[in-house]
Amino acid sequence: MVTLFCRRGFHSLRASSLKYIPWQLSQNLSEERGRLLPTCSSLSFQELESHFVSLLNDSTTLPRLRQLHGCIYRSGIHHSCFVLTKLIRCLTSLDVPVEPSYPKLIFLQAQRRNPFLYTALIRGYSLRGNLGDCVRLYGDMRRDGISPVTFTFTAMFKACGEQLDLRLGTQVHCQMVLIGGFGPDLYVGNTLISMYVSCGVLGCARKVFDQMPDRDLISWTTLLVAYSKSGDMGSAGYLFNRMPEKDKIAWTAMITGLVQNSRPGEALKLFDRMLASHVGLDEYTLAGVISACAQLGASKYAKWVSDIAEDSNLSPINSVVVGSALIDMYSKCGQVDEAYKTFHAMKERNVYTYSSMIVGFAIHGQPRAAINLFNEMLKNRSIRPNDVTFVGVLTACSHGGMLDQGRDIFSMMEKVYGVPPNADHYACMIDLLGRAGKLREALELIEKMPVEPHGGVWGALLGACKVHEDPDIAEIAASHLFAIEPDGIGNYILLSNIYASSGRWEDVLRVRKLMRGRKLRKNPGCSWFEAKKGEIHEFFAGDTKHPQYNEIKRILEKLVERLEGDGYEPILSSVAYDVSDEDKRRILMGHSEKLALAFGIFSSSSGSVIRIMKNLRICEDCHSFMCGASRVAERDIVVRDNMRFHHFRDGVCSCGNFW
DNA sequence: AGCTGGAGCC
Repeated sequence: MVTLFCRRGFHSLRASSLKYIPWQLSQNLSEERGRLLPTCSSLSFQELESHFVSLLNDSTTLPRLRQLHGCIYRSGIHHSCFVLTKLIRCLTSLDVPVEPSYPKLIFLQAQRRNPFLYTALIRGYSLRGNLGDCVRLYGDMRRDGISPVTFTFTAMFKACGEQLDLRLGTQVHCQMVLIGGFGPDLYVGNTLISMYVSCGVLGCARKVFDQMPDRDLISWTTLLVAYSKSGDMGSAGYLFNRMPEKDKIAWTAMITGLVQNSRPGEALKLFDRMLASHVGLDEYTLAGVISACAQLGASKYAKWVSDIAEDSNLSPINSVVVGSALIDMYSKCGQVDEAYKTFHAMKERNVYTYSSMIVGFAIHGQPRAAINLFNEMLKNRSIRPNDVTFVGVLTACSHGGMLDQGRDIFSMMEKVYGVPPNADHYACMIDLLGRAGKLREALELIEKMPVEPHGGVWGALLGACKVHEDPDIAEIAASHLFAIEPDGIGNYILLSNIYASSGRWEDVLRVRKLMRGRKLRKNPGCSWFEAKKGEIHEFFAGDTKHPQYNEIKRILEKLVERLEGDGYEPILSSVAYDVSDEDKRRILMGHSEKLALAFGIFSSSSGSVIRIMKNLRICEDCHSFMCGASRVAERDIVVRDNMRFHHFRDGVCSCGNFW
């Protein structure tokens, strides 16, 4: 490509040849002019067309395109649809903003219009999400008696998909079939599948897929992703197994789908098969695999996947995608220090990087660190916070009990940063208000919400009712929860616990009956402890089957003795059954995290951190037990429950008894 | 003739 005004050439000139610059400049300029605007007599019409098209192909800036536009006019080739089409295409695919009327002006200047010219402008509108003008122009085109080409339809379908206009999309689809000539060929078919998928009508997408005479990797993968996003892993797996060939995008899509549907174990197995099939991998693949490890939450996997990233030359240093995923994983594996090390080492950071780290600090009970990082991020003008960033910041406020700061940020997020609060943000606010004991205000906020409250919102209110023992508001929250998530076993248990702790035993029985009626069983409490070699020990509540149970029991009894000397008193209201105090004590001692703790104390070396994961929220008694144990046993204990991390050290917890 | 579509980290 010839560089205008010789900029590049200028830099490459040596000092000794400076005296030639004026000559070289003018020489290059006139050469350039000659190349841009050849005399008409020297070239045939076709030659002029291809001359300008090749110039346009090389032009990626607005000034350059404007200049070419002028040249096209002066050369007298402006009635060529071919050249004008190309010009419109170039203008509308630029990254920089172009005044919307400019491509239209060129369109109007054309003396003749063919389908390609129309289509170029339709595509321009479609790229800018301007569905209204797409439709108008499509109408003009039909009135002009010009038949659309396949690409006209793909442009229309793409715009309909992006604007979620299923009605119009279906109409155009019907017209396409009626006009005839265009069956669902490869490209049109794939675009149609995407359109129906983004409008959420998977059945239609599947129909198009089934009707297509030829399908390629993209057809299969689009549909596969759609099924996995809708939670239908059965259909996704069926497609995956029947794909005639698979590239790394297809493998990655399937792995990520499993992760998104909380099936991390299967995702890792599939990754093994992917490695064996030698299709290669990239940062997207690793992001999915890392996410699977984050869900498993075991440091064994964290180490394993970090090594793979290092071996593939995709370390956090040179991939912001891998780095951000690793930060999330480390913090979900309880290693927030390691997460920060990764964050610190990264060369490039984007909004995901910051958000992951902010969320990490938030769930590890370091709200100050989260807020500071948020402020640091705001200083970087090129990174704007998004909805997830605010989930992290608000979670930090709520875990830190920072009510006023939380309110400020919540009111700022839309006004200052243009991020409208969604149901998750409201859930954070409800949590924040709830912790501060402002249950009425929380309830009023829910009633004023502009978006539909989901289970998380009512769940946060119900959780707050547990902490502040308010069975009346709990009933309101629970009634909504039972409607939204009728199978959510935790809600019934929480409500019955709230009744239990205020001694309303008839109501407890009523809830239990409701649960039985809906055939719901209490999820057994379960905890894991990861031993030194990476093997995982699993403990269920009341479990006596562990091979070293006698040792566990001995350690627990010794621990209780020392704690009671320290003033520990079992919190009997944590037991939701109406049984004798003696039985309550027995049940509390059988809680799975206590068993895991006892096992951790005698099976790991004395200086190491004891990491425990638990499937349910940690109960009040276990929480106070862990606090005490961290002091008398002189061990750091980290417990991940289904909400967050608790770091126990020297008798206190990072959550400040706020959870 | 020109023209197009699929995966990701919180």
